[in-house]
Amino acid sequence: MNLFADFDQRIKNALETLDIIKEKRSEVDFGRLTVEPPRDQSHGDVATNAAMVLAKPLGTNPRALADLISAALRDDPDVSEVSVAGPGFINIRLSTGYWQRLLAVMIAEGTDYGRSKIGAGLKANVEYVSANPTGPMHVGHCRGAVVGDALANLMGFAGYDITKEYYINDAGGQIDVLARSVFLRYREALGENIGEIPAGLYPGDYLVPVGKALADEYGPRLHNMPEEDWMPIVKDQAVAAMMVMIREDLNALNVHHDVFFSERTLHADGAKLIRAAINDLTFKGHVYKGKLPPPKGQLPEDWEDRDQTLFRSTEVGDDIDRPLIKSDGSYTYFAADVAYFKEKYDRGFDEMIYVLGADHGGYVKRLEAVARAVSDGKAKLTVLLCQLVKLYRDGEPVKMSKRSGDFVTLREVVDEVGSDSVRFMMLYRKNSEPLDFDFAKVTEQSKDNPVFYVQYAHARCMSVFRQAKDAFPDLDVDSLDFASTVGQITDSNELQLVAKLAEYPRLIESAALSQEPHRVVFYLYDLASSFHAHWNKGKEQPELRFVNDKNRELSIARLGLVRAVACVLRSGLAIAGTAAPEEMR
RNA sequence: GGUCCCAUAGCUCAGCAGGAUAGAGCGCAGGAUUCCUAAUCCUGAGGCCGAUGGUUCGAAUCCAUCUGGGAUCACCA
Repeated sequence: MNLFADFDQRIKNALETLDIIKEKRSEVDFGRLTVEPPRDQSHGDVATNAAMVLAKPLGTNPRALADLISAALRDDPDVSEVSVAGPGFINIRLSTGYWQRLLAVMIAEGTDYGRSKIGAGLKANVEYVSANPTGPMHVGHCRGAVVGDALANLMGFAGYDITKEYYINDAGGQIDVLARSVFLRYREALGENIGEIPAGLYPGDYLVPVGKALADEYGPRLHNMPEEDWMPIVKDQAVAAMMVMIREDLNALNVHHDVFFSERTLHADGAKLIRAAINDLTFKGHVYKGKLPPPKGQLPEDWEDRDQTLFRSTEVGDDIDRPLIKSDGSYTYFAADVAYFKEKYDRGFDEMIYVLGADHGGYVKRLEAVARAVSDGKAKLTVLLCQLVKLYRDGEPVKMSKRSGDFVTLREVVDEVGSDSVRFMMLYRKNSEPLDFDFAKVTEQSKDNPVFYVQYAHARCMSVFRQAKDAFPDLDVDSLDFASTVGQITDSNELQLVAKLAEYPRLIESAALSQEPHRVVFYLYDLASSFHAHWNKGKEQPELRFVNDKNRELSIARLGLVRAVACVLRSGLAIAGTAAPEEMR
């Protein structure tokens, strides 16, 4: 039930009854007509630009047309007042009865209230995290993980058919490095003194148990093999071990993917899938052999001018053509990416979403080029870039250096502040905006901490129900007939709270369409704020309190309101992937 | 040099799919409150929406150029 969709229809129906419209029906288009909440609540509950948009094609002026439309709208029994303002806005005020019935619907729909079909079952693939399986996840992965996960939840709620996917970069040079690093740890486990870890290998202690496991399983056998023989064995074990670790980290952050897709799948069988993808592009005329111009600005010292197999991505929107095959004959990472996109497209996805860090901004155009070339422009590809996160501890920036291995892991952050706080704060900013994350602030138990503030609102709702049980011991709160009591909701503050809840379905749709999960979190904060404000009024005016042991029916009606608030909070918190606690301790 | 992102109150940021008098939190100023519906509350001041053009009935929002800040820029993944 979406109030604005409801009135969108009602206004269109009203328009159809007007003679001026009937006469020129074929010439007028309702496409630009909007129905939305007015900026200022004092204007009304629903506003439409209908008169301003339609005046011109109808050959009249907006104010005159607005008067005609208003007259038609006044016939609607749910409309209590219609006014024309400014250049021709039509402001509609709804009857109390309408709000009350709307509340009853919200309660009945529960946590499904706000669910939308706007995605129309479109198959969308959200790829996010995709951290290299060479070590534990570090804090830099946090934001993309949370944004991707919440976006997928949001789009799922808005009616898309969503697959959450993780691309395992388990091919290429870095995995060789990983395997060599593990092999060293294996030798160490066999009793050898390996000394300092040489530069160029991964020094982290997390590889020690992997080496030990190999020693336990194979004894000295690997040690006696040539590298080409032990390499595949060690690679498999190492990648598997890293992925176990990464999945544990993701679980700790409440991130759960549907599909883990291995890059090695693309390289299997003599790189069958990559070759197929390149052949496909070649067939479509997107591949040629040629030279790439050297990069503008400073020329790299080791620049080689040579023929390469190139993807003519400039013809599909890229700035420069991209190599598919390296000088040693192996495939570039980009070639695998082409194959991966094709694989997803062949799996039937209409839209691929990539959640990447801002440092991958330069990659966007070539991915879009891939989408155009592979799908002939039929598949949609969008990239969400997350700006960097800066960590602060008590106002001081936390220094990190990759080289020394001195980085903060995702796990450390989650263990210290909790996944709810991490997730909420990662969403409490537009993804295109850099983010400061202060350890002290996000764990603070006060209204200054938005995580706490929103969760506390939900806990308060639950607390109302506990109080209701004390006041009315015989009350079965799980089977109350709210619908017959909503007529008791007449206080203007209560009705405003209902109006706030009425914004939720529209918010879900616009957030999903614009792929901006942060909007949900901001809305939650707003809703929590309205709820807390109303609660506080109960201090000064006890008659406004939700539970009134002298008036059972009124209390039930208000419990209905509280339930509706709690459901929306729970629904939004679920999209964010954070808990809706029963109480705060 | 190319490309992408950003610029809104003193600070940190929202601003929904162009709409009316641009919002919140912190901070600041004033006031209330010791209550138990806990981890305060209410009110107020504060703005050239980076600049200039354009589209539009109407622009913080869309387009172009410029200024300032960040990211990135063959053969890595």
